[in-house]
Amino acid sequence: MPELPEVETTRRGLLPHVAGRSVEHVLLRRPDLRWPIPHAVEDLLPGQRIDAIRRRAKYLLLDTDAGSALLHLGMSGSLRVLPSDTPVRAHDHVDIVLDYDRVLRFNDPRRFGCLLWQSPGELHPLLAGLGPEPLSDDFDGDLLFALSRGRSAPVKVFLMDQAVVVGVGNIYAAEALFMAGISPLRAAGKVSRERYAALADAVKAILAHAIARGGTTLRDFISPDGAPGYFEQELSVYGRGGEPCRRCGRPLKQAMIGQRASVWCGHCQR
DNA sequence: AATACAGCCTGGAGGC
DNA sequence: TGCCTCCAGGCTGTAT
Repeated sequence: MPELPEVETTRRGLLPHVAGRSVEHVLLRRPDLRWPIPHAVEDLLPGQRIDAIRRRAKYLLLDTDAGSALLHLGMSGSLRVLPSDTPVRAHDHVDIVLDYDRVLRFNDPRRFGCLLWQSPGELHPLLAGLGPEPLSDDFDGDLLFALSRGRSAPVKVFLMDQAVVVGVGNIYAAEALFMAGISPLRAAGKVSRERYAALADAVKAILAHAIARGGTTLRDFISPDGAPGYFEQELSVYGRGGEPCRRCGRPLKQAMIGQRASVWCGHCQR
């Protein structure tokens, strides 16, 4: 599932094939993903040159003079640059046909993703109110400490709040808390400044590592079956409930926290 | 303001 | 083998 590292990997993979190219036309096979695709995408994008591809949180923006296409991959979406005559497969919902023999194709079986439009000079409502990028200097332990005072929600829920910091999904929240030795159940407001410093460092280290791993498959991006490849990275806790902790050997605990499956070590994480 | 949680959607896993 | 239920996931909208 696309977390921030995979979205960033997608951005880097698309860049050399899409940036500087123009859109010939847009083909919507399915007009509704999570939300209806606005007419602006079909009406305004054709003829425009894609000047840049940006990422904000887990959103991708294709910038043109007329505005920006705003994409989210949801949990099952993928974007590929393919030869224009590539046969359509199930769940290929949108084609952005480029001005050479390539098409940018959006596939999303579960349709949790979206394709929206942001006019020049505007900030789309979905992007307003987002917290800082986790890999930027704006994100650190002091920020987590300040925002968490007085909050009783579990620290894992707090860390996954996109108003606090963006891009930390269920997998990386679990992994970062393990690395920092913090129980996911602990009230956010009860975690010390020192431990938040360790947590912020863990988030940065894990995301940076995952992006580096995703980068190894960039060259496959144009091939029809080139799959993003950081899945095989070794996870310490996610998906390992009941299995031995890699640090102390005790069985890992598993429970639902904030409606999300959560795994942690009751001994190493306090 | 903070918290809780249903709902969106589909495919895969597991039970029978 | 097929049918059923459950689960996964990010994020929004509504209720408390």
